[in-house]
Amino acid sequence: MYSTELLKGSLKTIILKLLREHGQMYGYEITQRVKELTEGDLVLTEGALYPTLHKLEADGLLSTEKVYQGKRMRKYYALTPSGVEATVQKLEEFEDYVRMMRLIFNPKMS
Amino acid sequence: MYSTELLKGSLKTIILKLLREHGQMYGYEITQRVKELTEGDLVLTEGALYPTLHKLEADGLLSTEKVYQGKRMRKYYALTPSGVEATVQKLEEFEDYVRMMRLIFNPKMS
DNA sequence: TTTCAATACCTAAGAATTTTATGTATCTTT
DNA sequence: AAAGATACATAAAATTCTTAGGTATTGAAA
Repeated sequence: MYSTELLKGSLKTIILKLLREHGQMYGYEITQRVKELTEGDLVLTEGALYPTLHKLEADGLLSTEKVYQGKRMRKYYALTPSGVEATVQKLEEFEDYVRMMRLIFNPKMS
Repeated sequence: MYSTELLKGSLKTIILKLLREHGQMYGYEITQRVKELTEGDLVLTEGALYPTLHKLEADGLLSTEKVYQGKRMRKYYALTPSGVEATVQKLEEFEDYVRMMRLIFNPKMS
């Protein structure tokens, strides 16, 4: 299991990026996809995931659609136009962050 | 100025790494060195820096020495043996984190 | 057939870390 | 003499996450 200290602040970026790839996903699906991609190293907790999804929706970056498979409900999330923009920006921020950390960690590379 | 959302959890790693390079540094010096290395992109706030230094000291990773230049006090921090170990570990964690994020962001590279 | 695991949603208290806002004081430059 | 840089520090609030619950459906194993 991964020590998540560094992970703080990355959750939104992960969600946005996955939604851009897949078009639309529901919460549980996101946790499973992340587990798969990282080979079990990263397991999103529901206590972090759902409030973040709700916040992204409240901020207008995601839209939702409830779909029923029999009696079981799935809440599908998709990027809004603002969400697409935010995704680009967040991914850039991540690259900037890594670049900046490398400036501190590998000062010779500048 | 940098959007520090992603930076959460990186502060300890930055401090430890700088101390490993420089042998010993005082708080204000750390803020200046980070500003230099990142060309002003990252400015550590004192409200984050000092409590973190105190915590690292309380955890036995840093030792301190007060030095006076006239009446002005400087509190120099240096890595303890535990601190050296922790630095190695934190730097590895950072690389693991970046690798893991790339697994999510660039799924083809696996 | 019943019970367990997986699927699927959710909230709330607490912990950890950071920002923002102060406070104090010394030294240097204008 | 005043302003800005140096140098320490703390505390309230904000943010984000973990931990710990809660509800309910579906499928598989015992």
